[in-house]
Amino acid sequence: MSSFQVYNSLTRQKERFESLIPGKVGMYVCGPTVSGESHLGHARPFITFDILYRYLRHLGYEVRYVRNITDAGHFEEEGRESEDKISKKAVLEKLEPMELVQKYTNLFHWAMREFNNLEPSIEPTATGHIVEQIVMIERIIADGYAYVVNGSVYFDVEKYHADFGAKGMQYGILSGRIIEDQLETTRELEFQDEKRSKMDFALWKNAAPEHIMRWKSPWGIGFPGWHIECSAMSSKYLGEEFDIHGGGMDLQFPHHECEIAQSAVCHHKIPARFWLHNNMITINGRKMGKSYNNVIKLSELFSGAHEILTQGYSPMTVRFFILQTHYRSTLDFSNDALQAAEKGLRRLWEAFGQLNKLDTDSRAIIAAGDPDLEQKCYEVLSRLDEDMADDLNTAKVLAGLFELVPVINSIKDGHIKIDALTTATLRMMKDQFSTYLVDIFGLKEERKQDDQKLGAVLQLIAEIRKDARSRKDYATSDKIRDQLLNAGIQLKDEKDGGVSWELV
RNA sequence: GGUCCUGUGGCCGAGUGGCUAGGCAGAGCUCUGCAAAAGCUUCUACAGCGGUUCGAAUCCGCUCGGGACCUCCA
Repeated sequence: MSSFQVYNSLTRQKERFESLIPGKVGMYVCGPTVSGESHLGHARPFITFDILYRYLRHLGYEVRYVRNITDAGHFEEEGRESEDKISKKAVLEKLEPMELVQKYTNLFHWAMREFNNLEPSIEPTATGHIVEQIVMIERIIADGYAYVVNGSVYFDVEKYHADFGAKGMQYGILSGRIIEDQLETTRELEFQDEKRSKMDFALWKNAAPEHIMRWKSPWGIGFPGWHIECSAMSSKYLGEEFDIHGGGMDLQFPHHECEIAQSAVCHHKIPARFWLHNNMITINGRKMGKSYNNVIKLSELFSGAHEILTQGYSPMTVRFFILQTHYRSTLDFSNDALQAAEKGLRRLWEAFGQLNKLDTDSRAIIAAGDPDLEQKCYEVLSRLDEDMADDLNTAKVLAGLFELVPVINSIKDGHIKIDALTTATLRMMKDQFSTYLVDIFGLKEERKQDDQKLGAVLQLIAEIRKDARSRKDYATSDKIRDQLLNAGIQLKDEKDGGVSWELV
C-alpha cells in the first residue's frame, strides 16, 4: 500500500496519511441540507471527496465512507428570527416536511449519479438519529458543559475551553481562532437573552407551536441544534476516533469546531485525525451562496437554463473542470473556463480511446525505437503517482496526461511509429490512463447528442427532404419521414412551409 | 473591526529558490477534394516597490487589488 500525504487543516500542514487501523479507513463527509436543490457549489466537496474515496480504494484501503443527509433543518443561531429553513419552505410549498425533504434528497441523489460519484457506504439522516443526538446532549449536560434554558440546551463554550484547553483540545483548535479574541470583539447581539455567552451554541432548541418539525425530548418539544447530528452519527458509524473528516471550507468554523467540542466532552478526544476542507467555487469572483443570490442549481447547470450560462455543461465537463484545479484553491466559474474544460476533456478522452485501440498484445517491443521519447513518456507516467500522492494534485496529474496526448495521436496518425516505444511503456500508458481517468477521477463516456445538436441534425434532414419534395422525389422524402417516425421522431409540415418535429 | 487566504501570459489554472507546467483561445505550417480532427512550430507571465540571496513567480517587508471566515452556507 503506497503512501500519500494530505493537508490536514487541524495541524495546518501536509502530513503523511496513516489510518488508525492498517488497511481500513473511516471517512465522514458533511452532506447536503436537503431544504432545496443542490447547486454548483455543492458539486465540489462531493466530487473532491469522491476522488479521495476512489483514491483510497485504489491504494488498497477498505473504506467506510459516511455522508449524512441533513433533513432536520438547521437554525439560525443568533438569529434575528429563529426559523427552520425546511419547515418554512414546507409551508410555502404546502408540502409535508418529509415530502419536501424526500424530493430534494432524490434530486441530490440524481445529481450525484450524474457526476458519477460512488455511493457512500452509509448515508444516515439527521431525523433518523434523534435519539442518538439526545443521548449525546444528555451526556454533555451531565458533565456540566451545557445548560438548559426555556426548553433549549446550549453548549457552554467558555467552560469547555477552560477545561479542555489544558488537554490540548481548546475551542478554536481547528479554525485557528483565539477564543479570547472572539469574546472581545464587540458585535451587536440582539437576541442573546438565552445564551450565557455569544460563543455558546445550541444543542437543542425549543420548538415554537407553529414549528412543524418537532420531537419529544427531556427538555420539551423541540429539534436538534445544527452541529450535534454530525457528532452523533460519525461516532455511531465510525467510532469515537476515526481517520478523515471532510467538508467545505466554510464548515470549518463554527460547524466542525463545534463538532470537536461536543465529541471531546463525550469521548475525550478529537473525533477525527485528518480534517480536509475543499475551497469554494466563486462566480465572478464571489462565493456562490443563497445570500449572494448567485446560485446556479445543478439542473440549471446541466441544461444551461440560467441567465449566467451561455450553454449547458455536462456533468463530466463540470467534474473535469473541478479536477483541473487543486481542491484547496478557489475555483472561479465562467463560461469561458467551462467551455475550455469541455474541449479539453473531449481531446483527452478521445486520445484515451485511441490509446486503447493500440495493439500492445500481438508483439513485444523490447528496445525502444526512440529512446528519448521512451524516457520522456516513462518519466511523465511515473510522475503521475507522485503528483496524486502529494495532497491529491489532480490538476498536475491531468497536465501529465495531456503531455502524452500528442504522443498517442502521433502514433495513431503514423507520425510516430508504434515501435518507437517499448510495449511495456505502452501498456503502462494504458494502465495509467485507465487508472486515473476511470478509476480515480471517475470520468465516463457521455452521450454525445443533446437536443440542440439533434435539432441541428433534424433541420438538415428536413432541408434535404424539402429539396427532394421540390424535385418530386417522393420516394426519398417519404423514406426520410417514415424512417424518422420509426425512430421515434415525427416530422410535421407546417402551413407556412416550415417543418417542426416532435419526439414520440 | 478581528482572523486568514490570495494576486501567474487573452481566459482558466499548476508550480514555494536555479530546470518546458497543462488546458482553452491566437498565429504560421503539414496533412486533407474542401472542411473538421490531428501533428509540428510559435507569441502574450509571474500586481507594484524595496530587501535577503551567487540566483526569486517562489523567502521577508511595505503599498495597492481580490476573496473567505467571524451569521445559515459545500
